[in-house]
Amino acid sequence: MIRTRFAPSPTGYLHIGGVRTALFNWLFARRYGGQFLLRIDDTDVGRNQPEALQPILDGFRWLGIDWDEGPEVGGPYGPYYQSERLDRYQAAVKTLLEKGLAYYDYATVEEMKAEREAAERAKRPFLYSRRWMAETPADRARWESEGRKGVVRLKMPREGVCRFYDHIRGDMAVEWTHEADHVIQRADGSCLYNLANVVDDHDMRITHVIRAEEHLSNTPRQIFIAQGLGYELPEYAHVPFVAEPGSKNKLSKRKLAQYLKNPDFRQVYEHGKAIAAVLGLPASAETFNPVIVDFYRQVGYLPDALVNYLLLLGWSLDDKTEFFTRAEMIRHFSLERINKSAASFDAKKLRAFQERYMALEPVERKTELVLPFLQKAKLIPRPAPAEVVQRVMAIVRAAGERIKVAGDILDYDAFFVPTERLNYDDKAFTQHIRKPAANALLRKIRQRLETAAFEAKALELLIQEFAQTEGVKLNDINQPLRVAVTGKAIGFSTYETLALLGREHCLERIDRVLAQTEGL
RNA sequence: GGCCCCGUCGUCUAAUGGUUAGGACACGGCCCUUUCAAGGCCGCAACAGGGGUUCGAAUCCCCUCGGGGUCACCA
Repeated sequence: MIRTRFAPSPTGYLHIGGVRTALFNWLFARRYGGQFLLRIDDTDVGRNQPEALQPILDGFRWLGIDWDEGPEVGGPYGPYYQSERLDRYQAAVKTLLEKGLAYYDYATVEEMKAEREAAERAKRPFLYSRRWMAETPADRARWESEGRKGVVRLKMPREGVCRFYDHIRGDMAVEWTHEADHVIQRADGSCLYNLANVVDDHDMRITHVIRAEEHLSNTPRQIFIAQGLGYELPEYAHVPFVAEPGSKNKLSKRKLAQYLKNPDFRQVYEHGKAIAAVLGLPASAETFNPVIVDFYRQVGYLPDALVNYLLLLGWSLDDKTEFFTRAEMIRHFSLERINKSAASFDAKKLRAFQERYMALEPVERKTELVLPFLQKAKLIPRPAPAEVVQRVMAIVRAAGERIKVAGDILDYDAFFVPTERLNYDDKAFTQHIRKPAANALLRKIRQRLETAAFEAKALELLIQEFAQTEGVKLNDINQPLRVAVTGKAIGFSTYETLALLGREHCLERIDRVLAQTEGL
């Protein structure tokens, strides 16, 4: 039975890079009918609060990445919070101590630092002198009586080579002497990541450790611990991290300002921000950031689009397949086809996937996706009455592929606000309405609309005929009309717009702009 | 700096000794068109460099250069 895991720290948000690693773990487990679990890496602090975990769990659920064991679902190998597993770690430390694979050490932080710096000055690799390694209980007692605090360090081999196989990197070999005597237990008895991780992976029967490349250099010391504890080693696969737009640095949520210099990244961000502004969502970099998964949920992306994009960020099936259903991803996923080098995050390409996915959704589904956005913007009531849903569906149908993310429905607010609250885009107004010719044409077409049938096809014929008799281009009448009734120079078909709005609203709005441009 | 990893169009990638180095996103042009999208067609654009091995190298070997990760009582 294949078992993989993802071990997030409860930081309050789900990072794009983390999610991709989790996705690879999930796919690999599902591919072989195995299990995927979530374990919470909260060894570090007491400040871990449930509210910092919730967004992460919500994010996974939204993406459809489910876990067989872990928070909220339990499982036979719990607890799944490292903060609740201290006894296991301490037992492991005891074993390592007994086997002579670890030792109590009484060096102060300053003393260690001094040794490190001395080595640096001498331009030789740092290797701890083990000056304060307690070899006997008497040593411990003596140093403790001096007021020193003892930590437990790994007693790493100082000769030989650590060899292991990595499913992505191939055969690895690292000299043991390059591994420092890392601390595994603090003076207060709490334990550190490298130890906890190994113990948990073993206790939870993890067979394949698929994690970010930055952990590659932790692997020898973890192997040392695992072997010391008599564990069977898991298989390893170190996936390259997700890099910044246009660079090879690791993607970080703290560098939003820098990424915004990238035009593609900026465009995606600004688009989302405009939607957030209408919804009144807070837009701090902490929560509203294209590096964070929740950004896409808030703006109305489809989880399948995000997952598909992430899948292809560092993995590919062949030279042509771009679109994968979940079932297809699961069927085809393999560690061997993960790339070795870091892949830059390209928000624009993610958006392209989103557009393709959205275009595939039937109108009914798009309508469902869009309703909550209209409700959050207080443009329609919650719950929405049937006739409102029908109306929204008609608008969604008319908008077609212009709705690229669910939040784009907010571009069509003109259909939901009363005439007096309709906002006119300044530029559109100046260009298409505030002109004597436009005023005259609007006045004339208004008359025709009074008696016209408000149906798209009929309106199209009417306006075409009107333009011809007036001797003007279709554009000369369509644009003023569109701006008059929607406030914007862009949108779907003018004829459909008028029809959907209805005679009453259209006349009202035309009257409003006529009044404003009187006497030009 | 030590150790480790990586290096094909701007970006994501295909190619596993023999291809005019393919596709996608982005970008540019044209067409379509009542605006805006969408769509159609065309185009721009890469094997980091140098040595080998070989009849033949993006692919194998070596060196150089470049980029990144890691060197915590963080995870």
